[in-house]
Amino acid sequence: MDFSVRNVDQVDVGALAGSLGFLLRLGQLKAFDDFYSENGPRGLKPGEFSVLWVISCNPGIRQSALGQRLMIKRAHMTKLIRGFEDQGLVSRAIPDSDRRAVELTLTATGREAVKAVAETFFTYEETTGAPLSKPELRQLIALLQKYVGLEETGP
Amino acid sequence: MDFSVRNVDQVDVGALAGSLGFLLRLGQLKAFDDFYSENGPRGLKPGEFSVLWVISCNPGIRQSALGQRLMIKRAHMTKLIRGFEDQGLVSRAIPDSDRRAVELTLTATGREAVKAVAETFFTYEETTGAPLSKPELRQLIALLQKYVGLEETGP
DNA sequence: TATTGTTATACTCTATAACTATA
DNA sequence: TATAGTTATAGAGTATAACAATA
Repeated sequence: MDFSVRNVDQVDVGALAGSLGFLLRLGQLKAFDDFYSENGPRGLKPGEFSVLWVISCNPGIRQSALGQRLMIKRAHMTKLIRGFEDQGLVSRAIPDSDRRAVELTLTATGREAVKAVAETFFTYEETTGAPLSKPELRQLIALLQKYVGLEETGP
Repeated sequence: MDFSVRNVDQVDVGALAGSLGFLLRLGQLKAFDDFYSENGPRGLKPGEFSVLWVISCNPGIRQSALGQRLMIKRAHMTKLIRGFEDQGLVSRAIPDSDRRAVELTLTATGREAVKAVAETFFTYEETTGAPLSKPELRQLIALLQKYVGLEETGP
C-alpha cells in the first residue's frame, strides 16, 4: 500500500495553521493570485500602484516617509522612484529647508495613471475576500489595520 | 512654509487602508520583521522551516502536494528540496506506484533540526501579535484560516 | 556625528519555458 | 496527451555596505 499524501487537501500543516506569520504569507499569496487571475486588473502591479497612490494622497511626501510607511528600503525606493521618473509619472524636488531630502509629487501623467487604475483596483479589491462573508471581511480588515498600525483616515 | 509629509505617522494612505491585499502585505512584512528582530530565533528561515515542518507532519508527502499547499512553484521546490538533501535533512524516494513522483521524508538529522527549531518558532510566534489582545489575535488567525482555506487539524 | 539618498553587489524568491520520464 | 519533476534563464524584490551631501 501507499499512504503518501498526494493531494493538497490531505496535507496536514499541524501547528503551523495557528501561526500568524504563516497565515499572513499564505493570505498575501492568495490575494495576489486572485489579483492576477483572469478577472484582475492589468498594467500597474499592486506594489507600484500603492507607491503612486500614496504619493497622490500626500503630495510632496519625503521619500523616506513613503518608504517607511510601505516598508520599502531606501535603496529599493531609489530604483522605484527613478523608474517612475523615467516614465514621467513622478517628479522629484529638493526642498530648501533640507537639501538632503527629496519631495515627491505626481506629474499630470502620473495623476491620470493613478486615476485610471484606482477605480479598477479598488472595485476589484472588494471581490478579493471571496471565502469570507461581508462582516467577516470587514473584521479581518479591521484587525489587520490594528496589527499593522493603520488607522482608516477619512476622505 | 513647507507642508511636506516627513514622518511615517503623517502619511495618509487613503482608501488603501481598506485594501485586503495591501494589509496582508504589510502584515506579512511586519510579522517577518518581528521574527527577525533581536529576540527572534536564528538559523532556519520561516519559509524553510515551514517546508521541513510540513514534511515532518506528512511523511512521504509528494513534492507537488507540498508545493501546492505552501504555494511554492515546482521549479523552486526542486531547488529547495535539493538544498535540504545536500544538508542531509530530507530524503527523496520514488514510489513504484508512480515512478514520476517523489516522496519526501525527513532524515534523522532533519527530524532533530525541526524538533530543535519548532519549540522556539512556535513560542516566538505567540509573541508576534503584539498590538492585538489575545482574543483579537485568535480571531484574526481564525479569519485568516478561513480566508486561505485552512482548517486547524487536531493532533 | 547623524540623516537622506545614491550606488553597487549579491542573494532570495519568483516566473517561464523547454525538457525527461513516466502515466 | 497529460502529469511529476528537472533544468536553465531572467526578472523582481530585498539586504548590505560604502559613499556623498547636508544637517
